[in-house]
Amino acid sequence: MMKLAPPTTRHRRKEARPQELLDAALALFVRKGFSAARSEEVAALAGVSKGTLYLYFPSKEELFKAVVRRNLSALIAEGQQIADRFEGPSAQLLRLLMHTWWQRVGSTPAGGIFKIIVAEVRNFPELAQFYTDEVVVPAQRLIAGTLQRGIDRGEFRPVPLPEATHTLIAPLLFLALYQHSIGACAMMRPGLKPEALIDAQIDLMLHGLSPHTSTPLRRPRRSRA
Amino acid sequence: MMKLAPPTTRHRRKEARPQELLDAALALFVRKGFSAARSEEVAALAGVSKGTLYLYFPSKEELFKAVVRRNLSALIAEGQQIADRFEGPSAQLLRLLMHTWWQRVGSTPAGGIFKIIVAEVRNFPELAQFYTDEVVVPAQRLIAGTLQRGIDRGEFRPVPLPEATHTLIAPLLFLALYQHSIGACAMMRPGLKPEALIDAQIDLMLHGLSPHTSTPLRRPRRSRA
Amino acid sequence: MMKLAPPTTRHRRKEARPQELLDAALALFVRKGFSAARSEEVAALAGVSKGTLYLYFPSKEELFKAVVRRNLSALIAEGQQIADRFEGPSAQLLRLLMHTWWQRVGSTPAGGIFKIIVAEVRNFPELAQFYTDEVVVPAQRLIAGTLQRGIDRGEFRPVPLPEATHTLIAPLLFLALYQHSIGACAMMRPGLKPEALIDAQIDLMLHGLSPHTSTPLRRPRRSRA
Amino acid sequence: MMKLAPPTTRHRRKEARPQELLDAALALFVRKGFSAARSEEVAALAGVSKGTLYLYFPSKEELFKAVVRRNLSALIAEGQQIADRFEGPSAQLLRLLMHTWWQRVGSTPAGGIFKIIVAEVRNFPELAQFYTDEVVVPAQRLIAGTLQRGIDRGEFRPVPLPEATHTLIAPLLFLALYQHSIGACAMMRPGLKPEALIDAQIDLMLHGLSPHTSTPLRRPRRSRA
DNA sequence: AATGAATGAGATTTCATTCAT
DNA sequence: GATGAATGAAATCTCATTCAT
Repeated sequence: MMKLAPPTTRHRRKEARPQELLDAALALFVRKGFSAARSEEVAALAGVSKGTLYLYFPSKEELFKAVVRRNLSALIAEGQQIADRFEGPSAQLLRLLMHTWWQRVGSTPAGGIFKIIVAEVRNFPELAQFYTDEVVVPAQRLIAGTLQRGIDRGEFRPVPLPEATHTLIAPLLFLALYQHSIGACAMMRPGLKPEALIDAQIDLMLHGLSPHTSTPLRRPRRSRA
Repeated sequence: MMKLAPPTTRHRRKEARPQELLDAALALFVRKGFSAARSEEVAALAGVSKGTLYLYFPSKEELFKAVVRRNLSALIAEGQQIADRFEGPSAQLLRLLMHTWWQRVGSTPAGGIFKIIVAEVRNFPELAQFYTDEVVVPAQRLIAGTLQRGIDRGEFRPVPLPEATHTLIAPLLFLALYQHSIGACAMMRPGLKPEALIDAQIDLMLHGLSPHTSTPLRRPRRSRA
Repeated sequence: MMKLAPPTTRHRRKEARPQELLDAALALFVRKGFSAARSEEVAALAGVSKGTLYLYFPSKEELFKAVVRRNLSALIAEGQQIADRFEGPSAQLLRLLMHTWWQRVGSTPAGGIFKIIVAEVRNFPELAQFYTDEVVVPAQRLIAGTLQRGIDRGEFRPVPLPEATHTLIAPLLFLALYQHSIGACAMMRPGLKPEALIDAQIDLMLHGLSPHTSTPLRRPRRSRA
Repeated sequence: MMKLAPPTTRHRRKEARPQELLDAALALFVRKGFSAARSEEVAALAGVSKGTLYLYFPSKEELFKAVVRRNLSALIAEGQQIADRFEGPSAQLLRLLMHTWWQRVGSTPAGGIFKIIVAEVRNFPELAQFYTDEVVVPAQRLIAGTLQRGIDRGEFRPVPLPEATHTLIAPLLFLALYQHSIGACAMMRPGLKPEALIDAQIDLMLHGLSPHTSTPLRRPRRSRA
């Protein structure tokens, strides 16, 4: 009776365990990498013993996959929904998508997953397929679609889609990667403000380096003359 | 008897050993990561036995550091020299630097070093300092300097240097990273042609997405004709 | 609420628990051996949870001993009673004892106990004494007594008792052993019919391989000449 | 030069290692069973460390199979050769085969393999096939062939071959089993003398329990005198 | 009495490193 | 210098057992 009654300690913990373990695993995998992170450390970070971890995940590898699924799969649909509903200018949509991504992924522990993927994917072939299907393809579709939208609406020049997509995505992912690798090792200069980077990047992408005037600028230097 | 017989081969090999071991280690570390690469495999790939490896490097960890140092130190000076000597338009210099980097680093095994750095730097803190000093700072100085050159010469708009630098560097490094991680796991779409990516990126960076002119610019280089 | 509702089922089960657990343990120990059988499997097979098993038996080891004791103790007296009451020819008594044993033990799960004993007795020294006292000695007494009875009544030759007893018992026990080990692994030829084996064995034991005539047959071949 | 020169300590050990490990494994597997015997104990008994064991056998299971192969495969052909060359009476051949088996197998550590097989074969299905092919079938063929030989030569009655074969083999195997299980647990009565058992069994098998002659035959062999 | 989440000792297996040859 | 047999610390994973509910 009264399902709302406060669950017992034991039960509350039971239900929270998987998430606690996934959080601990994410933190440790990001910090040390998949193989350097010991199962027992993950368990300890989640406040349980070694054996308990294996009550919830059958192997370290499955734990890793669960971390990826849990932290990335949810995010895929979101971006697409934002794009589908958006009605304003394409440049603004690009900016929105990037800021959203940074807030939801890049600036969170989940941003470290890209580092793990990069570091370990060659040793886990099935993960490569999973990650490509679940993350790479949808993300590219989203950005490429937005570019196409801008082109169709006359907002963007007809740039080559795959290359432009890569050029747009790379700086953000690279920043996430950086922050969880070299950037995490103190002593660095303060580094870029991600939000500022995004804005600057959007500006650069929209208007280019060349100081265009009212006349078409084909070759920047000569056009001034 | 006859130990004196074929001195050339033996001596040549002896002197070449360290480099052969470093090459083998680089290849294996890039392919499998630091901890998954077994010392014995490295030795085997270099054509020596396990014990011999330890005659040249006191531990796997030191071998790893030597690999990184060895393969990055060469890269530093080159770019700066190219920039210092260059006299043409800044956009062309950017393009030259990027193509050169791709030919000399991105498309070679050394391109995999960035993956190793990203994967392991947090477990080897002293590498972080080394890498920052030897690679990150000079590279940023090089690109930022080129941007500044363009701005000074009136070729580029006065964009914020750090952000623009990042935006220029990221896609190339990211491509290198990608090719040594997910991109190495078959079954992917053919992928981008790096050379084409560089050109498209330069075009995008110079002119932006927005159609400032009356005629769209698809192939900047051709637009000269 | 309604905890009082179905008392019959609950009470019946409660009293039957130990036996259900012993049966489950017997089945699993016979199938997998003592260490390969997991406690939880035993409990599950008995329809209870892991914890409940430990309410009835303080450890897996004690459970094992209880299984052996429980399933062997019943077997002892029966055979002796049959023998004590029997009035016909000794050969017929032997046959009766063997068939009875096969029906009651050899062909039932209890037949697998011998396999467990053989496999584990060295790791459970106290079982050895128990098994010797409770099974080996009475069984040998029973068979040896029957042989003696036959000899006394002039039905059998005066053979050496210990050896003849062994020779009579071994084939049946061995068959039981076989059926729970190699014989359980499919792909075998259909195998012996136990009942037929018993009859053939009795015939062999009674009349021997030699084609005896009216004259004593000491060395078969030469005796023909 | 001088391949006959005494090998170095290191080398001598290297070559002897596999056999030393197999012997240690056999002893321990027989004593404790497969799963209760720890890999480290096996290594220690062979005078090496845990790791060394894995230099020679890729897993405990493979070690186990190697033990079985090594100790049983050699025995197969021998018996058949003895039978093929034998020219005397079939009863004597049976006796010879049995005594030989006892000397070469039953009374040696290899006799304990049957216990291991019985105990573990259900958990190693491929072992069942191997053992059936390599041991069971050839052994049955050997004994059945000898019986047939006796029947053909008029030395034996035409008994049913499968059952008689089983009846002949079982007591010996059972004795081996017994000695490595209950029989190994001290405090037992002295037990049967295997050699005497074999003789008594042969006598029993040849002449049966029934007194066909006017004079009882207690000791067939002595009856010649 | 019954449950099953949690524990942690212990087993197998790997591999960086050593060192006798 | 070169080798590769040997080592043993360490990692993953299992499972008998406990105990809060």
